[in-house]
Amino acid sequence: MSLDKNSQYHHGDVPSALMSAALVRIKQDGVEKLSLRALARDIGVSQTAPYRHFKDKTRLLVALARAGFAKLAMEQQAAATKEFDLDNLIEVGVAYVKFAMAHPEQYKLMFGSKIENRCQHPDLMESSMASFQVVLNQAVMGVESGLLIDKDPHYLARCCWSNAHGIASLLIDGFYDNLDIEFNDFLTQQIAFNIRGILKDPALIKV
Amino acid sequence: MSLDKNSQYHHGDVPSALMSAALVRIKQDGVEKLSLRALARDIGVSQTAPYRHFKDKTRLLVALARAGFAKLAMEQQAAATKEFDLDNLIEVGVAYVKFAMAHPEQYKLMFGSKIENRCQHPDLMESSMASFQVVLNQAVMGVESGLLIDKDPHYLARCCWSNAHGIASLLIDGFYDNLDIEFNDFLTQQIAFNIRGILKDPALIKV
DNA sequence: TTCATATGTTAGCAGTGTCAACACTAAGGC
DNA sequence: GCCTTAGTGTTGACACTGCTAACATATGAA
Repeated sequence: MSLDKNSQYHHGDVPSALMSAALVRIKQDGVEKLSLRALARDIGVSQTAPYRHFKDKTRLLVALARAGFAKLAMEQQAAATKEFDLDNLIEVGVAYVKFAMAHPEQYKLMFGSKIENRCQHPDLMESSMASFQVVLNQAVMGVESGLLIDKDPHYLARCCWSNAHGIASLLIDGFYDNLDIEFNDFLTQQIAFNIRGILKDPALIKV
Repeated sequence: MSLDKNSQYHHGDVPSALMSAALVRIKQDGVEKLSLRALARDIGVSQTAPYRHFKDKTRLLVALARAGFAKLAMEQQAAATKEFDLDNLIEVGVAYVKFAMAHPEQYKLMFGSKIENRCQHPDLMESSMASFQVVLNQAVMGVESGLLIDKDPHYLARCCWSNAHGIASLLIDGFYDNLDIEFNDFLTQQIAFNIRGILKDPALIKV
């Protein structure tokens, strides 16, 4: 597996080189303009070389999305405390939206429909579920602790997810460009509103 | 302005023919695959004829999105009662999501980033604000009525909007494909959770 | 009738995703 | 050492795209 430095014919690691180059490209020009040929040029291989490693363009996008979901799940996990805590639940939501804002183009890839028919990519679905699982765990603990309303945690987790995703999407797509409130305050407030709705005792969150 | 039926040279109304054809196309194949050339073929004109009426492809997309926003605002307006009512507020949210489900591809066009840099299209921004205005009005009335918490109605309207948009997006993009609950129940429940969070007296909504 | 304008056309450029055919290289068994 | 084989890279080509320039026709007002 040793690589001859003088050999120009074999690149070495086209797949990860493509992924890195793609992340740079989408950050610069957006996901819509991503082109396999340009990527191949970036990493210095012929325009068809990528097809040796990804069946088609969609497969590369799926790989990028999966990496994004993994990163998101990690960051959410890192933000979450082991025992249920109301303020922490808000922080997990904030972490979610901040991830989206930090990697908007990758986020679009993960959730948008640039990858059509995501159901046909079970690996992708699995990756996205990993991220949802973090929220679901919080919801389970929340119900057990008696702080959240007594409902199937799936419903509560979906409530949090929908809300965070809605905020993230609208932010990314420029619908919240002219906020008359400091960004962090806005974020915390909006997520607090949402969580207040699934509290057994809404008075626990001051709004 | 009379149209000679025998004249084949002049189509008659290329812009609206393009729009109609585009709506059919995106419903069939999705917004990603929309092509100006295919559209031109559909309506029986040369592939450059559309450029006489739309500066570029983006302008056509903007027109489609604007039409969508107008339709959405109308449907929301139709769902809203004149005086503030809690149940009705939920119904407005349901109407929002149902619109998205009925016209998923147009909805993607309206909110996704297929139209890049929407800030550069003031007319588009204006159309989208018209839709937000309906929710904002409800929020204003809600605060005045004393039922909603005493906050800037903009914050409350954004809370509703984010939530509805999040639900709609996740539904459209297939993240809620395997619900273990009847769809209408799901929708009403999720929106009720959200609105409960901005109620002065959350007990008013049974969950 | 004349003529500017709106609307249509053809031809062509540069770019894309993808495929088939061919070329080189690395690794392992003889 | 050789030969085979699979993996990886290449060139060339096809069909498609958005878009422009140059040219053609129809319409409506002067």
